[in-house]
Amino acid sequence: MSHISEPTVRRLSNYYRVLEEVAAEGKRMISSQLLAEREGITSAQVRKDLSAFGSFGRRGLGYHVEHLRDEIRALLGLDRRWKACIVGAGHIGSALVSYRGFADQGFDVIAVFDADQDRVGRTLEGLVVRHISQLGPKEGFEIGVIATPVRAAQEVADALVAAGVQGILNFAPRKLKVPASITLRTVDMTMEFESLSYALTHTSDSGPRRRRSAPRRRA
Amino acid sequence: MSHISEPTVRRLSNYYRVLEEVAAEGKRMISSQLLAEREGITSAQVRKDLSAFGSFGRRGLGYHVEHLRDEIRALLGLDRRWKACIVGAGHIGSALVSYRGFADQGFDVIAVFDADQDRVGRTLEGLVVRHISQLGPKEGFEIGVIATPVRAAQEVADALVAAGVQGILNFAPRKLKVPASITLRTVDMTMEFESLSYALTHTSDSGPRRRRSAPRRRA
DNA sequence: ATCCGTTCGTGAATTATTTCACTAACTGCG
DNA sequence: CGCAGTTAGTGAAATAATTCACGAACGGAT
Repeated sequence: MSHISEPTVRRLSNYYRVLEEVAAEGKRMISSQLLAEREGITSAQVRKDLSAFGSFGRRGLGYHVEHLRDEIRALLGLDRRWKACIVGAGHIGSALVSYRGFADQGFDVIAVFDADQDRVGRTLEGLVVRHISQLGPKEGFEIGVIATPVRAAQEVADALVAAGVQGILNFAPRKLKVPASITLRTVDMTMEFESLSYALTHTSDSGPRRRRSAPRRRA
Repeated sequence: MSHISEPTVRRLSNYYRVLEEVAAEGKRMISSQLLAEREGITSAQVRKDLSAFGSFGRRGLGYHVEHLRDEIRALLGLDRRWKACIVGAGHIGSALVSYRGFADQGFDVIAVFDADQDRVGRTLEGLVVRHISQLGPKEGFEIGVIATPVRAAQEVADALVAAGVQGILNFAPRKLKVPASITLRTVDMTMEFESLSYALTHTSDSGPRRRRSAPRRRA
């Protein structure tokens, strides 16, 4: 388990979800082959990923579904809960507060902040929106979620770091600067839109429209 | 421009945003070095990415900010508009309808569907939520956005394909099966949560808690 | 006009990731 | 028990992505 690559962790996440489904279907064992088919990858990839953490399967039989699921849950750190706050009570922030997936994965949202006085005082899912100036280290937030407009994102990140969070989940489409000791993950929808736009532009029947750009000479 | 890798396209997206900022700051030229610093990558990476599409810079000077921005905009297919519909008028769907980023990147949301009769008929940003059964090929949707619970996602994907969309943007945390001719991009928040959880678990002061799993012998 | 400092574009080298292909472990059957 | 069929685990090979490092092009100073 020397070093685990980011792609491996992401796939672990996928395996976990497949295993939950398969467990719900009542299957006891699953082979790397079947697991791989559900994900559209190769069985060797599955075995390689899992073997980076230990030896969870049995030759000739496959993996015990519930056992592997629990192992991965532990590996991902999903067997504990995290105290989280959300900054930004706009559309995305509101959606996140209500999002069940958060709680399901062990994130307890215990506060919501916003800079806009019009939003402060409103209630979201039983939480009163508080002014951003109240964000501090007192409440022991472990994770901060940034759901603000992009222009405020860096400032909020700094405030979260000052408040002592260990990790930040950023929904603003911008690379943020945080100390190396803080873990940052960015969910960049914009990038996905653009990646989709690129793919559509370059695979559609009309074909890629290569615009020749004349070599620029002086102004 | 033989083949462009997915990571390259994603970085292109980032460069585009940096260039918009830099243009707003009034700078005329930017070097690969400066562009790279903003993204936290190497200058060689920037040059390599861009050179896959053409020769946009000038030696000794760098890249002309507005020119490069416009080139990338065209490369990403952002110089046209796409007719999109959103399926799912819950928290995430509602947030997406209101999300300015969509319109900014050229996605015109012209319809919202939902399976829940309680939501049908409501108005979101001037659009009346319609029943999913009305989703069909008549309106010429080019892109479909899935913002439903995970259990409905595959069914909705099939319906979108039947309605003739070319691309699907999926916010449900599951791998979907679509024909090879359809482009699919998934924004998987759950995976990002879990990746964050993994990182926090394995970098925190307490260190990785390696749970030894005894080799499983027969039941 | 020549030199100097800068910076792009790019083949080569390096590093990372995935896939191959083989061995070992296991079940079940005769 | 021994054999046939299956499947995990894994070093080696192949592929992909990143970084290095150098030649060429450019503006500006002397």
